[in-house]
Amino acid sequence: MDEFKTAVLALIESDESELNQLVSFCKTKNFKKNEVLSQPGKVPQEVFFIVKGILRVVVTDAKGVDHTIHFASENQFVADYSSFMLQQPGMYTLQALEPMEVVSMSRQAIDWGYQFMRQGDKFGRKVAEFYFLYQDNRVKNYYSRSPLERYELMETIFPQIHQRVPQHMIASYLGITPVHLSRLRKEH
Amino acid sequence: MDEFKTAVLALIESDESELNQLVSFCKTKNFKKNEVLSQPGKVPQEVFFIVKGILRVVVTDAKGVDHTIHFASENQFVADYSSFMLQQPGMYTLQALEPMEVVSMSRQAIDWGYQFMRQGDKFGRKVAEFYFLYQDNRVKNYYSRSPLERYELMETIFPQIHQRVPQHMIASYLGITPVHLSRLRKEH
DNA sequence: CTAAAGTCTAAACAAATGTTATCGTGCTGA
DNA sequence: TCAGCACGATAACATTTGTTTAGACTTTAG
Repeated sequence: MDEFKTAVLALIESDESELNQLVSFCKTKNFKKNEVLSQPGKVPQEVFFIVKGILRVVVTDAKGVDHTIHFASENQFVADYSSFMLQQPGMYTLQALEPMEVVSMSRQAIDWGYQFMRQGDKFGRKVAEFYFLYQDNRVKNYYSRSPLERYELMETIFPQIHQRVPQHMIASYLGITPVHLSRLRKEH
Repeated sequence: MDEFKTAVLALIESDESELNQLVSFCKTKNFKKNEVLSQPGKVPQEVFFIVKGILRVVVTDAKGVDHTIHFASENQFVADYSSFMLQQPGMYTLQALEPMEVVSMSRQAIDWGYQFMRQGDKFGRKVAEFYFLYQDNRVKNYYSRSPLERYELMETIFPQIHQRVPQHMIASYLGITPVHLSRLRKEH
């Protein structure tokens, strides 16, 4: 749990007593490669903090086709967060792409944090702001860069991504077909 | 300022004294149609709350082409928020599409709110969460819906948009050319 | 009131991207 | 260990989307 505590302290001020109480609502979980951490249809009851490993977030469209919309790895918080907030059935599949170790923050943990931690709301604000920055940057790049430029940016957004994730999932993230990405790479 | 106070109270609990202090850091501003509220290159120093009117957010790419990435109208908070948070030079142009009346929350106002309002961080969290929900939904729709479906969804995301905004800006928001949108509409 | 600018549609053509199929390679699980 | 499977490249072809140009109509500014 040390990495988890460190990540919390990077966002807000706290102390051992508060952190230990928070941790008492949390649980370490392990997943095998390809295992599913969260699936659509069920109301998500936890937010994950990744200690080790990498996962992808997938949305399945009306025709049953999967689209990779996000990657997350070490020291990041990740969840089907919209559905978690709204307490609605999930929309996304979270799938491990490597063996993973995560800290699961239950809804209880988060509610308790907002209510009783001195900077609970600030923690929520920081996490929400982080993801807003990520999404905003992504939207900006979508409008102002070509697919090839967006491909080349991926390494800066997700370090090591090319070493850890198959190319067809990157193509899916970019919104293009694997065949097309292969072509673009060839043409430089 | 009544609409502004109401909007704050819809997100957090406060009182007359707090709200009046917050408002003392704010200012009502008016803009004519096509006037610019915020431009790239300058560090944004304010967040706007829209009392009346509608605006668009524009990003200009390396070739000088404009892309409409967002619309905002009555009772919404809007800014070049990433740059505002990071205190970096802005990336977006905010342009009035109608005569507008807005409340300008200065950086002072927001810093003061985070520091001294009882639920200041919660306010920031709620605003960030709202925009996260919006962006997340948008990304999901981008991956799982066709341009035509996304066009048809716009009325639910931005009510009255078709009555208030020229079609070529909607095409730009959808990431397609005006000619192509016209074609899609024709084919039903 | 009127000229200029903005807006939408349309058509013909060009470019970008998707689809399907095949092949070679390396990994992997029974 | 080896048969199957996942992965990536490639080619041929199909479809979608962009570009350019033109014309009719509407709005706007002087």
